[in-house]
Amino acid sequence: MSRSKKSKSRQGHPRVSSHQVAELAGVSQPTVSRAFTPGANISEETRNKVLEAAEKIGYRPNVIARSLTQQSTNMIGLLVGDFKNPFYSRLIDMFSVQLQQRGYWSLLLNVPHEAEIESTLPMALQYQVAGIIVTSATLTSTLADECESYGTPVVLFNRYPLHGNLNAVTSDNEGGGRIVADALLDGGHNRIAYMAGQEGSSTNRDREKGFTERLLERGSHVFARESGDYYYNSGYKAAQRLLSNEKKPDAIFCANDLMAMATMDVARRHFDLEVPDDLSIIGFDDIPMASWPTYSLTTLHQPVREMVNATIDILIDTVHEVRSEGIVRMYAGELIDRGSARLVSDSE
Amino acid sequence: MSRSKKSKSRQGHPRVSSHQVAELAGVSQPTVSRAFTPGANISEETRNKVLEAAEKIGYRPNVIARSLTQQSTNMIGLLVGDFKNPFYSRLIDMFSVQLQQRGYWSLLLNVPHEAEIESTLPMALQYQVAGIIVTSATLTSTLADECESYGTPVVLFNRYPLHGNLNAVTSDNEGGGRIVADALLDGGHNRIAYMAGQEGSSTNRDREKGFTERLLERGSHVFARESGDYYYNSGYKAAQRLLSNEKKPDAIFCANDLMAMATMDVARRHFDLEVPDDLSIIGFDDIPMASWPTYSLTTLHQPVREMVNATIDILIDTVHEVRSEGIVRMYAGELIDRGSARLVSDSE
DNA sequence: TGCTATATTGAATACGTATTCAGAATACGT
DNA sequence: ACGTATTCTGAATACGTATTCAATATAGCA
Repeated sequence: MSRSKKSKSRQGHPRVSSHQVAELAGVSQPTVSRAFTPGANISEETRNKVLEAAEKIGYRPNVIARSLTQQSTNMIGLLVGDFKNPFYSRLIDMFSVQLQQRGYWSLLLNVPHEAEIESTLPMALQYQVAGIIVTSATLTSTLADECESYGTPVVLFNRYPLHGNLNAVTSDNEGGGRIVADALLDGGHNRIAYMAGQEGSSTNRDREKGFTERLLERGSHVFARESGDYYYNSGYKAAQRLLSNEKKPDAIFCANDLMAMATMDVARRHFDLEVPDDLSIIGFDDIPMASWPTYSLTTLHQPVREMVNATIDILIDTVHEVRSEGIVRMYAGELIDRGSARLVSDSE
Repeated sequence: MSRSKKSKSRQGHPRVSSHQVAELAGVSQPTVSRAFTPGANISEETRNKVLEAAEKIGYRPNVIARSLTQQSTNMIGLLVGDFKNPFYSRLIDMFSVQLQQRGYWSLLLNVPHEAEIESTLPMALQYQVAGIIVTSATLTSTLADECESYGTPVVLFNRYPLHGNLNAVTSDNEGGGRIVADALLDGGHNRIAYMAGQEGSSTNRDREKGFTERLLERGSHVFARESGDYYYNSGYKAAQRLLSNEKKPDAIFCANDLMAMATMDVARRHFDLEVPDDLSIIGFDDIPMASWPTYSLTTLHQPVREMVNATIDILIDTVHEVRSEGIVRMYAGELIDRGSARLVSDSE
């Protein structure tokens, strides 16, 4: 008699909670809870009885109520900036699939403008996400502190932890730049240009640093430099600027694949240059399109799959155990030779 | 004295709830709740007092607890299959941005294999999402019923509602096929081929139906047919098959842009064909890459932005008011002429 | 002044689960 | 037969908020 006024869902169907199941199965509510908790103290017999009753009236545990008592959900906040960049949309795909396989769900936090992270991230914290993965955005120390005070672990992807003791998984962008520098020098190039990505982004800074330093170390230098914003159109324009000079570069290292493909298009369309005979082009990321026959782009491959797995590993480990200092894991890239750059000097 | 044992977060920081705020502000807990509820019955004076106290101890409402009483979250389930397809990843981007602007968050449900929808969708329901947007997956009537019994509104995107009274927003795929047929016939083509997308998918079925029917209506027919799976590589192979016949088609309508770009690459690389002089190529979707100068693809544009907005409108309307029957809204596409197809007959 | 309408607040409770703790039941050993 | 260990279960309660309802205070009006 105590539950005379059953709550209804909007459509008028009765909501079914663990109490109804308990009543039907002739057990208490906690027992129902235990029946749905793997490894709980409950006899097989009782569990089956409960599951059967649950099945009969279509009961499913309410994840929200569970989250309330456990102070945490099974959701991971996925913070993305550059969604339009294929590299990042592919990343989201991989993250969400891998997370689902481990029983987590992705709460997508789309932050097109870096400034909005200030308001977006706290929202995620209010949703009691079990952890946060940050791609293409930098975390201020204020925000990092806030995450820590909520006890929510954070892993940065392809960003160095500037503040606090954050975790990070990143590819060795600086090392990648050096590898490309070596490759182009070994190929006998002597007018090597650099096409920068978004100025101020940490990925561009590091790639350019390694590249430039290595050129200098080997007695060369950056012959020309233009910059874009990592998207195709900006690369297209930057390539036009680079190639319309009287003395053209004989090689261009582009800070990512999209701009490299744009550069290739410009070289062929507007300047009638053969790649790699007249111009060597190297990209960075190894997005799927880089292997399309038309482009067949030589590029610095980031071991994305392993990086994604490592990110999730660290995040989940941190969810389960407290750690005092952040983990930083760096992955070396690898040059994939698809023929868009001359990698061996003619004289050899 | 009653709350001597305050719960702590993992890191040892004390959790702060509306009770602490109430205590500090010298009001009751419900008053704190009201202070954070727009339009609630509370005096400006009290509200300010509460907000001040909340600010002081860093209180933020717990969204999960709120969701428990309100029986609904501010999350929308975003069900995606073809994440690797640029058309869909762009869609996710647009949906998540638009939803956030309206105060909703996206719970990403990545369903690479259509079969997994059976287990994935119920999960979303357990999370009490306010609504579900389904792209690239078909809903069985069982699942539709389950959503309805949870009172969770659903909108299908680019899928017709087969069962029940579901909502749907879709582009007129059949009409699009007809437009392309007309355009190619008007261009004076007489060996018109069709490159199908994934067999069995509703988008392919409809595009092919409209296209084929229109050709027949005007006394023509499909000269050749090959099929892929909507991805570049499959289009590449299908194009090789189509073009290696002795009698080549003089026009190919590809069921989406990715395959059209692959076709263009094959035509140029392997068969030395000029587009559109030797071969007309038309795609479908109008993804961003279609406008890259190298491809400059003539394609059937879907008004994605309006469709996304309509989807969200319908979903949110349905969240707020009960409706007895589903809404279906269909959007006409538009042929974007970028020059990859001859659209006017030579004889004219 | 007395009476009614209105604005504001707090006490109690609901939301649906997980957890703590104590008790019951059973098994085991001698 | 007795004590102890073990397994299982239920009562009570916590999680943090929103809502209902009654109570109080205030304003308005005659």
